[in-house]
Amino acid sequence: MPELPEVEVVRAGLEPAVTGAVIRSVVVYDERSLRRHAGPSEDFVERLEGRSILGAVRRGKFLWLPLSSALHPASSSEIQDIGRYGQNDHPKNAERPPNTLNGADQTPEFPKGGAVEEALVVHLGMSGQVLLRDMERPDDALLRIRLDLVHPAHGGLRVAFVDQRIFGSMAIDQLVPTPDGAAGGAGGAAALVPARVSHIARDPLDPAFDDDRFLADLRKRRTGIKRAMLDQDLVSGIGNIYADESLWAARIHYDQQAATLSRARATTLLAEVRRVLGRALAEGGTSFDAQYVNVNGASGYFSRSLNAYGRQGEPCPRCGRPIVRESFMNRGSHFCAFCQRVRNRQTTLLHPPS
DNA sequence: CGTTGGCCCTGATCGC
DNA sequence: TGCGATCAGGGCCAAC
Repeated sequence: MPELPEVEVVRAGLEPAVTGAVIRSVVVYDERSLRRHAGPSEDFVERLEGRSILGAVRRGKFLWLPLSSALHPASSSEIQDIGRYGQNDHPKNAERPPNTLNGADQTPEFPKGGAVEEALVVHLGMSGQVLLRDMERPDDALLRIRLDLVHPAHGGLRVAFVDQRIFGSMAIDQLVPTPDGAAGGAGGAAALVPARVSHIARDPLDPAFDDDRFLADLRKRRTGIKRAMLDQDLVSGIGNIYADESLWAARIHYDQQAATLSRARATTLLAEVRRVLGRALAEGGTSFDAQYVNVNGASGYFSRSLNAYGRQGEPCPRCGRPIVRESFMNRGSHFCAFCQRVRNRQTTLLHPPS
């Protein structure tokens, strides 16, 4: 299942390929993949065609591609780029009248001092993949959305959104300023974030992640630590695999009440989260269930390094006792019942040895 | 308002 | 061989 490391591998693979490319045509094969898009597929298609992609940015598990201005290319160089590949092929680009993007929307699209900026927001859900394909290649099975691009330097390119379980989605969304003024996410310098992603907390690998605020918010939670870790409003990017892995590394039981964790143990947990995410990122993401692949369709290798997730019945790498799997929050929790025990009492030493 | 449970969704796999 | 049951779980939202 794609979590932060997997989505980052996708982002990093996408960025050099699609930045500067023009979206020539869009095909939506399954409307359900537009679950998060406010409008029908025709709206999605019309608003994308003719625009260029300005980059690839990620926060947590959300990925977005900032787009050039809706009605005209953002710069003369973009006009030249489009012209190089035949502007006549894009009648919509020239004929689309202004101020009709959202029907009766009277808001000026390009006010002086700052256009309404938009991005193509992608979430992979459980089984989503973003694949870069040759134009000639036959469509992948389970293809839901296809974007055909032309890049000024690399030529034609196809972005295939493939998703078995359709929990993932694509959507066009407005970019809004970040409250803290820092960059919206990894891969982009602009202090902007899609409106529907703005409630998502920064992820632990984000330079602007606020450790003290996280630790303080954790103490206010009246719920188990794993549920808190999976709450993307508290900290983003962590899913079931890396939650189990970092809890194992920090020797914390998944249902330990978040507020009862000492600051030291919570700090350790955050450090282990970063270590686990960082290692997975270095190894190219997890291929545990073969659902995850990078933009070229290749799997990562992190599954070789899992200590707890999916290892029920196998020995704990630390103490040798069997890893247990329990159902929790409609998902599996894998842990060592010996190394990871609920410790609801503070274990402060009242009389430390002298 | 913070927390929680349920739902969405289908290919792969398993057991009979 | 065939077929139904089971499994995977991130995000979202209604309900408590």
